[in-house]
Amino acid sequence: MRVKSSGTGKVTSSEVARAAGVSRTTVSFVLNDKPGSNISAETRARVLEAARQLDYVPDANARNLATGKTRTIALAVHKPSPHAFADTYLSSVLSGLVRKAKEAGFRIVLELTEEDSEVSTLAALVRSGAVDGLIATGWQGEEPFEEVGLSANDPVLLLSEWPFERFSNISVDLVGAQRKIVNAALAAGHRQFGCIPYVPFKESVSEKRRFEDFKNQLASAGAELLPGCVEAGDLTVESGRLAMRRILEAPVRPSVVFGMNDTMAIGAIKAAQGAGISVPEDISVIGFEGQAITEYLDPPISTVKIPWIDLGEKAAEIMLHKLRNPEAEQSRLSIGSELQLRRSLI
Amino acid sequence: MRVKSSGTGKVTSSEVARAAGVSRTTVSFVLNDKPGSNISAETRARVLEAARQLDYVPDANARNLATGKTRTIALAVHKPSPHAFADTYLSSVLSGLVRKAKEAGFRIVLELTEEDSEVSTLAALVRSGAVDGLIATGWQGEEPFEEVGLSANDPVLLLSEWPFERFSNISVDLVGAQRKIVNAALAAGHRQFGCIPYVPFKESVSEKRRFEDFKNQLASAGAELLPGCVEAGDLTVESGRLAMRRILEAPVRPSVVFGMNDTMAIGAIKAAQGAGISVPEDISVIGFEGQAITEYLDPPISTVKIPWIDLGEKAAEIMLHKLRNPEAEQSRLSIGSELQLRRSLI
DNA sequence: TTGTAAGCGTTATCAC
DNA sequence: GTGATAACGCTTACAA
Repeated sequence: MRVKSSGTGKVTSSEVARAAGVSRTTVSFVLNDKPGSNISAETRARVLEAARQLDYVPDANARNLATGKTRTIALAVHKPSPHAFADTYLSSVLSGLVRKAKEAGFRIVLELTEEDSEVSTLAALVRSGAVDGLIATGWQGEEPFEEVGLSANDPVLLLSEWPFERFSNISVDLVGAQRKIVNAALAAGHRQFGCIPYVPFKESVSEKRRFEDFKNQLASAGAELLPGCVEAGDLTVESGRLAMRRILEAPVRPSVVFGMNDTMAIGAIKAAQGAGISVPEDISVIGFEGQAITEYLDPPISTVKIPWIDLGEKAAEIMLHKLRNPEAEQSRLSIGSELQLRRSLI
Repeated sequence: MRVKSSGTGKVTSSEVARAAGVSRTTVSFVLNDKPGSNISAETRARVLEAARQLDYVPDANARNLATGKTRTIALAVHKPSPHAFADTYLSSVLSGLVRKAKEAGFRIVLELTEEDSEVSTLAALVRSGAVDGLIATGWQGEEPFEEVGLSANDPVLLLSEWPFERFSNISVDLVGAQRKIVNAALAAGHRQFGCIPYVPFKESVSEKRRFEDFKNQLASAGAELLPGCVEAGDLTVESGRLAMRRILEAPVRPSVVFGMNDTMAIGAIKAAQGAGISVPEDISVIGFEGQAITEYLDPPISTVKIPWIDLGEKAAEIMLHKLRNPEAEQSRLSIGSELQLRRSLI
């Protein structure tokens, strides 16, 4: 029962209580504006004044332990490190997410993972109570989460590329978005395609999915992916440039090249121009993602815009809802995309 | 002394201890690989096995409370919200920071502030023990931090635009960087300048500082900032475009326009081209910041590259060092920049 | 309206 | 080598 009076240490609520001549309970009630507790205005003022005078700051960890909450949400990004920030999507998603979370008094902590095995780190994050909720992106299925014992009842939201069955998730229909832009090329009369996929397009479930769908789409439209015209890149402009150079050496030159992200499409255009081939007169180029900059290049790039900011906002909303209603149903949302036709495609 | 056996609740270290037939202390020692504690291999194995079987995950908040540490560092970005993510600098800094922090087992939490008064939130973050350290960027002086009672002894690192006196800080010499690019324009023979500053260039200490220095630099080189040729923008391409349009209506057309960030410089170029004025033949444009994309525009933009990723890494290193050596001296570091001359300037 | 006391789940200090 | 036991600082029934 001894009340510790730390010499140099932090001010605790006990000290505030003593200074105000009340109990710790009262201090807690006043400082947290506890509803339903009728504290006299006079007492309340005394507590507030004491807290101010002592420059009291409640200990966050003690509070977290006592309440079992942290008002923190983790955004876990799963991606081979060097590429994690190469695209604009992360900062856009963060932008929407952080703002919405802040409005609700929540904080965002960023967690980067590279290995699939690190999913256990994410589970621990939730289980240990380090965060109240987890928003994970970049995974190619929900199985890894189930294997580490997480379930739909846990405060987990997956941002995925197609609807997931069991966990709450927001899916961005990348395949559908891709179809739009490819379709635009087909509609423009193109039948001979080249393509710059993202390097792991043969291993990664989602990249493979996009690539296969692309091939199918071409096939059913009577178009073809020319031999020697599939050259992968690592999402950077430079890799797009190199890929395009190789494509231009193929026996037959494609009439259009699909850069599977905008950044590589930019490189592709530069490579063509560098080789004296004009875009779109000699060859068309289409991109993917809708980065703002695509509009300002020469030529402006045709692409599909993925509303990343919107995604971030929605993610925050769904997670916050989930935290407030732990018993709520699994929620699913699908996010659309917007075709942006510009001069790089004719 | 009662050992609680929660029905459905979390597994605690007590339960692990009971299952392994040891005390909680032993469990703690084993799980934390406590050095200097001689646990028999046999006991150790039993504990580990029990923990595994029960799927035990230590409670993060309890641990934080007991140790007084969280292994978390806050990155606080102070900026009017809409612009916080408009530039690439945030994701670049984050990129370097997160990676380095992760290597050391630290996590990054993102904190956005808009009002100067929110500095008290940041102080509370440190004081409350919610984070071990604070890296703050976007502030125009150290006074706000002192006013809320923080001092150089606290685990605070400020990323600033000029060396600070009292807090540890990493400064990026934006003024010096700017001089480099402006100097390049002067060296190219330009004497009649236009300029697109960031909107708060009359209020914000740092923006004003850059703007004034720019004017002085011109003056001492016998160059002039033409009347009607200073039009502010909000960092976006579109604002740069609008600003340039107004500049082109000025009585005398400048021979070079300085976009005080790359994004606005891009807009400026588009506006000129849209008005049938070619860059750089009719008018030169120079940018600032060194975004990767500047290299791929038409014409490629002359700019100065600020090594944001490097900054993030250095920030992590300094903060980690500070956390390991709380008594260490204030550390100061200044980060340079790299002139990138390209076709937009002749 | 205010106070007492029981947690919350660790880690850390000492005895044994 | 291992085990009690006391912090850590707060929240919150429940009692008064």
